[in-house]
Amino acid sequence: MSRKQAAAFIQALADANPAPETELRFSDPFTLLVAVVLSAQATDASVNKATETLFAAAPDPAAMAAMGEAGIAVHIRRIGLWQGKAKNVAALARLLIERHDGQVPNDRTALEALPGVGRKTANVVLNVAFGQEAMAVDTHIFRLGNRTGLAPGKTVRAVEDGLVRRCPPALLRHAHHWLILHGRYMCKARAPECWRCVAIAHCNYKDKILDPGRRSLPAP
DNA sequence: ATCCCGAGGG
DNA sequence: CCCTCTGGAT
Repeated sequence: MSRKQAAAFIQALADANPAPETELRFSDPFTLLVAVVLSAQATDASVNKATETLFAAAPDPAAMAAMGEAGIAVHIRRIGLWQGKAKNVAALARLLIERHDGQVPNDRTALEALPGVGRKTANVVLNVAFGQEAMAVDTHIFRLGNRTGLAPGKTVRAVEDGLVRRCPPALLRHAHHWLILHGRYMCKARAPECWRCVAIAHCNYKDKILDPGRRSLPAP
């Protein structure tokens, strides 16, 4: 896929999605980081509910560290893997104070050294909170990148690099969010709904699936 | 039953 | 690369 085509693909997703302000529930690095850590293998709704009371009680690393593992657990008991996450978040808050003066670090090495923070979480924080050229690739984006030709690659790293290189800089900050939603709800693993895809005109997927009720793809 | 906007450990 | 951790939604 050409660079121009890739740009058009992502632009189509941008045009179809709400304003960035509405998709970012967490504006500061700390709450964003914790929310992403809690999101692992959990549904959005359950995480949103848990973070609402958690951040009301502890909006910053100092309060979170003071709250401790047991205190944090009270707020997140309804999301999966909550035991490990409570432990990680408590330690994470403590480490932010000990190592980084209570601030979320803006480099990959320091982020990934924090408990519960892997490559994907680090990339989200680097991109959204610090505006760096990083793209978070999960199973959805990996599949979408390869299937559509937007960012082919056998490894997560390759897909990450492809996206960073091909995404228009102005769209980089929110592109992974659009991509993951698109991959999750439209470009699905089993039954992609290509007939309602906003980017189908810029997609190289060879087996585009048409709505049984339609004879042709809609005009782009 | 299967999957989830993963990470850590073997 | 494999496995495990875990509750909720569909």
